[in-house]
Amino acid sequence: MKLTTRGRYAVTAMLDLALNGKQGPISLAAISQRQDISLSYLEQLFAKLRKNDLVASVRGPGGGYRLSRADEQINVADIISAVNESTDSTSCQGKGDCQNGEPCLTHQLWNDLSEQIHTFLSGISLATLTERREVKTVSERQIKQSGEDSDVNVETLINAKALNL
Amino acid sequence: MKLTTRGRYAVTAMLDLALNGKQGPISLAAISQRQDISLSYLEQLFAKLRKNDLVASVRGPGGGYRLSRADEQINVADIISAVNESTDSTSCQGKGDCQNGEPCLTHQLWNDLSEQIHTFLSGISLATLTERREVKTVSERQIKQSGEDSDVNVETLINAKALNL
DNA sequence: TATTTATCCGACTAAAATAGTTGGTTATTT
DNA sequence: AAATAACCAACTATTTTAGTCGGATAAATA
Repeated sequence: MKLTTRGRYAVTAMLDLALNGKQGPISLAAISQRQDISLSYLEQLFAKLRKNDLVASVRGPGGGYRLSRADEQINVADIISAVNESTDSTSCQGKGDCQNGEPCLTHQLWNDLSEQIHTFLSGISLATLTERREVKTVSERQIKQSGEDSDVNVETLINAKALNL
Repeated sequence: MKLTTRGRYAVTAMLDLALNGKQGPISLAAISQRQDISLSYLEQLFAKLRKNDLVASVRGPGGGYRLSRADEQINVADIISAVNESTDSTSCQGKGDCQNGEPCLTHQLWNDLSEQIHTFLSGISLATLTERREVKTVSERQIKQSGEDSDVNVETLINAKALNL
């Protein structure tokens, strides 16, 4: 389980899809603009996401990508694993490549940890994250409405509308 | 919170210290041999670990490094943060660098996730990991002792001895 | 049917991070 | 005095990340 900006891009893009794609497919161009990720890089990431059946594509005008399953059925570990495929083979992983046995011990410890992180991230779905944000936005709005400077409030409401919250 | 092979090296080295350093300081040369990490790279990592007060050094012959605190007081998040210092500034992190507001939303979602991972890793100490392994080793030994091929058993016992388990 | 839109695809490139090398110095023990 | 091992900085090779370029293909629409 590797956790880099690459995975972050993928999760961000998938969150964008989860938030904006409820009425139909979303083009990568739109995600590119909103999230400030280059179109071609998104193409590369979505090729992997598609191969791993996390998104489905619709070609032609009005086309784009949609989640292949519901919010709740796609977790963060899935997404990160998908875009990181092919880049691991961390020397001896649980097998027997070590000479004196001792390396295997700490390697095993790392693998345990890695597994724990994977399990942890498997428990966080796109729905988890979007709902979390929804609650926060609503509560912020409620706080703001009970009298503060309304500048930020307006922005929050615009965001909420644009994201179908 | 970034999770790469760099952090893995650091955690592995610290686990080696936790397992082997109970009687005195351990040289980087020893860790280098056991964990198959280049000495100079270890030096770089330990410079950061030392700056973050996770290890203390003893110079001269018989010297080396020891944990600056007990097993239980050093967690995985500490270690990974220490060696990854200076390499982040993930565009807009919770502040207000975004133009249209929408990027901020998913960025915030990612930050939430990152925070969750950090909290999770903060809960895993070196002691947690070594105990986990200790339990496993013991249980494996017990299973093996109730009659199996003794080859693996002997190896397990050698490892256990070398690691002060 | 021609045009536009957008996925799909591969090869290439720039920049950054990772990992390791080299060649020292300093402190400490024996 | 010699040996050990931390400390340190600058340099290099490799890999990964991120992005570019130039297309081809599929589908909607005018």
